[in-house]
Amino acid sequence: MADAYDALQDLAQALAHRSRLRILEVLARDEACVCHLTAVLGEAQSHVSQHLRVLREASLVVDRREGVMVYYRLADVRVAAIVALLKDLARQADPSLELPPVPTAPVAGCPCPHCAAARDRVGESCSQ
Amino acid sequence: MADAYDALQDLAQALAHRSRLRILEVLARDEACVCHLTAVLGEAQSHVSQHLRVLREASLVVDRREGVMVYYRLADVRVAAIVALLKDLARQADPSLELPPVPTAPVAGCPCPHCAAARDRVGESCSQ
DNA sequence: CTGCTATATGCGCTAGAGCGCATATAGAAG
DNA sequence: CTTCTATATGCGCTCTAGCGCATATAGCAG
Repeated sequence: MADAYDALQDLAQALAHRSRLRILEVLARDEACVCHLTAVLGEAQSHVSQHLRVLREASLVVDRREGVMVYYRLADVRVAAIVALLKDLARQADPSLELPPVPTAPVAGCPCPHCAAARDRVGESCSQ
Repeated sequence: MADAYDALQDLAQALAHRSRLRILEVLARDEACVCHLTAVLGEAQSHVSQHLRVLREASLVVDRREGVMVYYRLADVRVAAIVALLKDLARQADPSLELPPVPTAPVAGCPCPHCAAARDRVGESCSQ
C-alpha cells in the first residue's frame, strides 16, 4: 500500500494548505527564520512551526540553525516552480485574483537580522 | 477571507489525493473516459466520479460528452508539468521508488473504444 | 546556576474529506 | 414506452488535519 503514489500524495498534501503555500512563496524569494514567517503570516508561532514541520518532513524545505534562530529555505528550485505553476493556473482561472503581495521585508515585530536590516533601509516604516 | 490564497489552496488540495494524482498521470498521456479510469485505478466507479468532480471543479480537467461516455482531459499542460515536477521530487527523495507504470492501454473490463482498439492490437492480452 | 527568547511539541476538540453503499440521471437501443 | 449501461449524486460513518492553548526544549546573557 505504501507505494510510490503515497510519496506523491504526501508531497501534494504538504502543499495543500493556505499557510504552507504562503510560506513557500516567501521562501521562494529568500530563506527566512521562523519569527519572520510568523510575522508575515500573522499566525500563532506554534502553527507556523507545525506547518514548517510538515514541509520539512515532506522534504520541501530544509532548515539551518544559526544561534537561537532557525532559517528555512526551499529544498529544491522545483518547489518554487510548482508553486509558480499553481499561481499561474489560479490566475488563469480567475484573472481578477491579485496574488503577488509577498512582503519582501521588513515585517513589524520580527527581530531577525533580515528584517532589522530592511527596517534600517526603509527607516522604521514597516509593512503591515 | 476568500482571497487568492484560497484559490491556490483549492488547486493544491485537488491534487492532494493518491487516486487523483494517478488520474492526472493517466490523463497526461491522453484523454480517457470514466470507465477507463475506473478500470485503471481498480476503484469503485462512484469514487472515480467523485474524484473527477473535484478535479473538474478545480479546473484541473475538462470533460467532453460523447454519447453515453464522458471523456476527461487535462485542462492545461501546466497540470501535467506540476505532476511531473512532483514525481521528480518524489524520485529524488527516494530513488528506489518506481513510479512510471501508467498502463498505456488496454485495461480489462473497459468497454471504451480506446481499450477495445488497444485490445485488438495486442490480441486480447489485457494488462492487469 | 537563573532568566529570557526562539522554536518545537503535546493534547483535546472540531470541521471536513473519503469511503461504502444506495440511488438518480442520461443516452442508446429495442 | 422499457431496458441496459455509463456516469453522477446523496447520505451516514469514520478518521485525520488544523486549531487553540499549554508547555517543553534549546541557545544566549548575566
